[in-house]
Amino acid sequence: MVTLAEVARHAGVSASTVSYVLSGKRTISAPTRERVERSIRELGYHPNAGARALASSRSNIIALMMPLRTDMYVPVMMEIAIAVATTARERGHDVLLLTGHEGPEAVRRVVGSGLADAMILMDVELEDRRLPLVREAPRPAVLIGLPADTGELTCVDLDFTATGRLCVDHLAGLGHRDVAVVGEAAAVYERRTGFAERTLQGVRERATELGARVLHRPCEGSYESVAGTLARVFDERPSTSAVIVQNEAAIGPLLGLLRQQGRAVPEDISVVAVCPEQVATSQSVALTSVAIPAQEMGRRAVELVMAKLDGAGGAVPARVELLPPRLTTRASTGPAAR
Amino acid sequence: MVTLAEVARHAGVSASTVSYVLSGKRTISAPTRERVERSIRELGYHPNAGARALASSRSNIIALMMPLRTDMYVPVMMEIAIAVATTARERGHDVLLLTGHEGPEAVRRVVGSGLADAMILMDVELEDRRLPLVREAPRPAVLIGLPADTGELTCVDLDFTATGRLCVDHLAGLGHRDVAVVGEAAAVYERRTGFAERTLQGVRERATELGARVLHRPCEGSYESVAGTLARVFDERPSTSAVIVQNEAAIGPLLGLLRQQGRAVPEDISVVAVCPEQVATSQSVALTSVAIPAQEMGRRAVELVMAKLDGAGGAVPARVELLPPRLTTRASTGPAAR
DNA sequence: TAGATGTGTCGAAGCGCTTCAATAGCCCGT
DNA sequence: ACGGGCTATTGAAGCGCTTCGACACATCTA
Repeated sequence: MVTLAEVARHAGVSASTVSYVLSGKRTISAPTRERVERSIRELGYHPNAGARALASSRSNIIALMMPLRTDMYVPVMMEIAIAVATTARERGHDVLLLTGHEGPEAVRRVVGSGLADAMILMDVELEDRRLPLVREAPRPAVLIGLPADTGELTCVDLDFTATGRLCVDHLAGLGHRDVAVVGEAAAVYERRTGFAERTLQGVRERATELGARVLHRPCEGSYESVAGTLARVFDERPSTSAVIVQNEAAIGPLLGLLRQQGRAVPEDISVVAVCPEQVATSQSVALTSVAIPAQEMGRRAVELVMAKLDGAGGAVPARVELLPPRLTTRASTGPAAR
Repeated sequence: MVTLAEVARHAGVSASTVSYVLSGKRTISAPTRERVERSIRELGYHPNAGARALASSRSNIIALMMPLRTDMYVPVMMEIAIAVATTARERGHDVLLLTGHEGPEAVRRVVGSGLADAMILMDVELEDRRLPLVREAPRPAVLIGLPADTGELTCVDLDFTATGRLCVDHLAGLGHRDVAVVGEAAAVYERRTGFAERTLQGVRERATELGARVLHRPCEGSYESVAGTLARVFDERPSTSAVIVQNEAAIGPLLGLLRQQGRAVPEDISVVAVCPEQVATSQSVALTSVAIPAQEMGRRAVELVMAKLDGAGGAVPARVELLPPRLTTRASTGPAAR
C-alpha cells in the first residue's frame, strides 16, 4: 500500500504538505498542489482510514441502527437506509450498519470505540432503551421516529398526526361521514412505536371537528386478517363509506376483498392509504395516499447529524423536525354516496 | 476516553499485557487476566477502533455492497443485509453499507483505504463492472449471485436452475402438462442478473425431459402488467393448468386476478411461487413455493468471507456454493384436471 | 529601511494500539 | 547446584496520519 510519505517523496515535498493538500486546511500554492495531486494519481494513493481516524479522532463513519424486527415496513426501512448511505457518501462519510440484535449496548460500543462519529437510530420506540445511552453519549445522534420524551434529542419523522388529519380532511371534503381505520398490527401498538397512535389521534381529532365518526381496528398484513377486520367493520358499521389504511401490507388484500365483495372503489367505498408512493400506484386501483417520505427522512437525518458534527461547539440545539404530509389524490377516493 | 495505557496503570501491568488479555494471542496467567478484566470493567474501557486498525492493519469491518436499484426484491435484500450484519457481529466484525450509487470505484476506495477487511457484493450481474476490481483487490470478497465467469471468485446463491427443475417436477408429478412462467420484469433480463435466466433454463430442461410444455412471459409487478400477461397466456395457450411465478411482486395481483376470472386455485389452476416464505404464507391461498433462503445466503457469505480472512495464507480456494432449493407444498397446487 | 504582516512549507510530536524480541522467574532432571 | 526448557510479562518500535509551532521568504506600510 502506498503511504502518504511515499507520495511526499515522489512529489518532493514534506508529508504535512501532502496532508494539507488533502484536507485543504492550509493554503497550498497552486503549483505545489498540482504536483502533489499528480503524485497521488500516479501512485494510486488512498489515505489509510485507520491512521486517519487515529490521528484526527474522526472516523468519517455514521452508524445506522436498524430495527430489530424485520417483518414490518421493510421497503420504507430500506429506502431510508439507502438514502442515509447515499447522502452520507455525498458528505464524505460512510455508514455502518447495526441491527437491533445487539441491543442498546451497540450504542456504547460504537461510541466508546470511536468507530462512528455519530448515530442515526431508526424505529424508535416511545420508551426506547437506547435513549439513556444516546443522551449521555459524547457523540451526536438523530432519531428517525419520535420517542415519548424528546428532550435533548434531535428527531425526524413524518408528522403522523397531521397525516391523520389530512386523510380525514380529504374524505370529509368528499362527504364521507363514517370512516374506518385499518390500522397496524396489534403488535405495533404494543411496542408503542408511536406513529400509529399519532395517526389515529390526528384522525380522531379532525373527525370530531368535522363531525365524522371513526371506527378503528388493528390489522395484520395477512389476507385472512384483513378479511376478518373488514367483515367486522362492515358488520359493526354498515354505513362505512371510506377506509384509511395504515398497514401497507394490508392494502393488496383489502382491495382484493372489496372487489370480491362487489364493493367498487371508489363508487361504493373510498380508500386512502398511508404508504410509499410506489405501493400506492402499483395497485389495481391507483390509491389516493399520503406518502411516507422515506428518502427525505433519511436525507434529513444525515443533514441534521452532520450539522451537529460540524457545529463542533455543540451549539446546535436539539430539535424535532416533523415533515409535513402530502396527500395525493388518485383514483381510489370519490364523493360519498348520498 | 479511557486508553489502554490507563487500564494498564490501573491494573499494575504493562500495556502489552492488557493488549494480550484482549486479543488472547498469548497466554496470560489467570490472576493477571482477572485483574486486567476488572480494570477494564471499572474504567469502562473500549479499545479505540482507529488505533487498532492502524496497528494491526485489520479494521474488523466487512463492506456490504447493496444493489443500485432499490425497486426489486427489497425484502430479500433486506433480509440478506440483516443476516450479514448479524452474522458478522457474531464473528466480531461490523458491516459497512455501500450503495451501488458510488459505482465500482467504491471497491477501490474501500480496499485501498483499508476501511474494510473484506467485501460482500449483492445483486451481481453477469458482466458486473465491479468484478475486475474485485479480482485484483488484495482483499477477500464473496459475491451473492452468479456472474458469467466465476473463475477466481467465491459466490453464494440459490441454485436457481435446480429451482426451476424442482417446480416443474412438482407440477408434472401432479399431472400438469402446460405450464406458464410468469417471469421477472423485462428490465431484469436486460440487466442480465442471471438468476431469472437460470430458473427458466431449469424449467425448460426439466419440462423437456418430462414432456411438458412451457410458456414464458416476463412480467412487471403492477396489477395492470400482471393482468396483461395473464390474458396473453390464456389466450395463447388456453390449456395452461399451472403457473410458476418468479416475480414476487406479481403474486398478489396474480391471485386476485385468477379469483376474479373465476379460476379457482388449485382446482382450475395450480400456482408455484419462488419467493420468501413469508410472502408465500400471507396470501389468500397459502402458496406452494420454493423459498429464497435470504438469511442463509447472508450467513454463508459472511462465513465464507471470514474463512478467507482467517486462512490468511490465501490457501482458501475460490468456490461457488449453490444452495439447494426446497419446495414446500401448500394449498395452491393440486392435481391437473383431466 | 526597518518592522509588521502574510503566505507557503516543513519538522516533529503524538494519536492508541499491536507485536516482536527480550527478559525474568520457574520447575525439571541430573 | 546448575544449565536447559518452560511460561508469563515487559519495553520499545512502529502502524500512517494530523496538526501545531516554527521558519523562510515575499509583500506591504510608515
